[in-house]
Amino acid sequence: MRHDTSGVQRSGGRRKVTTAAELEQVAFDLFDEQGFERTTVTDIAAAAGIARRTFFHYFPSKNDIPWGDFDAGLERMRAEFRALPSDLPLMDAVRHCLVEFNRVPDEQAPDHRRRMRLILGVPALQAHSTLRFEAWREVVAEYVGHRLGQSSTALTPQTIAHATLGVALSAYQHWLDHPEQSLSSLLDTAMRELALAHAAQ
Amino acid sequence: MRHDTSGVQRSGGRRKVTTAAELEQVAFDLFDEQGFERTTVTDIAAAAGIARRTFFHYFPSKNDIPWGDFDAGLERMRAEFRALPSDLPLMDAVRHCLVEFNRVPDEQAPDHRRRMRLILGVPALQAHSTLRFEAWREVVAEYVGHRLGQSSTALTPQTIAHATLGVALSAYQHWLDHPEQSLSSLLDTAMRELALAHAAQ
DNA sequence: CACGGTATTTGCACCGAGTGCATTTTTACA
DNA sequence: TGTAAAAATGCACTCGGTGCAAATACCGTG
Repeated sequence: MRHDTSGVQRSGGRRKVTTAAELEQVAFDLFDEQGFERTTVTDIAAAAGIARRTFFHYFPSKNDIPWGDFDAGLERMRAEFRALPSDLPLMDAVRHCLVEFNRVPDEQAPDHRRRMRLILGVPALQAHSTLRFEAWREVVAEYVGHRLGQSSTALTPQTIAHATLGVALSAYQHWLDHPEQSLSSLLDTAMRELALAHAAQ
Repeated sequence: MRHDTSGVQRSGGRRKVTTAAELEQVAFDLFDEQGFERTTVTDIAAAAGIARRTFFHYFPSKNDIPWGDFDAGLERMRAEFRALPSDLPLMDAVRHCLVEFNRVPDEQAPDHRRRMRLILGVPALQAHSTLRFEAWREVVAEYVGHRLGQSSTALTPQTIAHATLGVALSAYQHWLDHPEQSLSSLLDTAMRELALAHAAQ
């Protein structure tokens, strides 16, 4: 229940009382019961047995609760990009990493769905997601820039990054509305459909 | 200075004291002076000579100030889509309307730039923009769905709409960072670059 | 075992956005 | 002159979030 020891060694000082993951769990339960907006931070803190002020030592904002360890995911994606052969056509590479980044084991699928239903379904979270996805786009833009010999801030890398995020979002929305289809194939299909549309005369 | 008469006939009742456009002007001046986040709604109301509460009768939120009458723009874009010949290749049509929707007369360019620098530069506004752009995407998705004989909520229309918004955002960002290039050509170029990337082997 | 350094928790006061509601003010028109 | 409508206003309140200082719990050391 307690005791964190998450990598950081400590030679003194008070132990952390809880973890972000635990708070997330408590919060998700409340969100399921009464919805995101009707759940206050005070509610969450009370349910977790901590002070309201303490909550903000675990999450910078209520909007950040559903994001888990997103940064670790970004690092995974960077590694995925690095591992690709450099003669793979650019958009094939991007599509591949898009699919792999969003691959989750079957047993985690329900959790992932709930997380994403929140992020993409609650207006406040949908808005906030833009700020979190910026880092994601930057990972894509850096790879594309690298491949094209351009700065990641140049027009084409940025455009491809933005567009790819758009593809991902539409595939996710479709996945949330049609649970029977696999996320991976939706991402793959959406990416290919965009290419087809561009190719069509 | 007063007197609105914006289309709506009135058979009695108090006159509006100001307009959204006037409030926007007052607010923009304050944003220029002290920045968006350091400007409170109370500041804006005071500078405009109205009560704080009244501000919220003109704008649903502080975040909506820079959006002018975006809805009119959407209607314009819908009309633009309708006017296109149906044998124009789909993505040519989308690209055309993207460029036309964002065409502004030279004399309005500085204003437009300031508006967009706010919307895309201030985190709170960037986040909020996602909610406003949803309606924009829907206009694109409806056209694409119409062209493909699909529902606007189907995967491909949604994907193209999302991706096109992404293209627009990257072009805008580039325009803000490089004022010497024209927005129209950046939008056109970005759209074509995405197509090229997809076409490349 | 007491002590000192350290990290964490907590309480408190405060700010700003936004809302609900009742009241007041201003207007057109009969 | 009176009346109904529309708008402005004031007020109390909720909620997210922050700054700061004090309290608490833990570690290692003498």
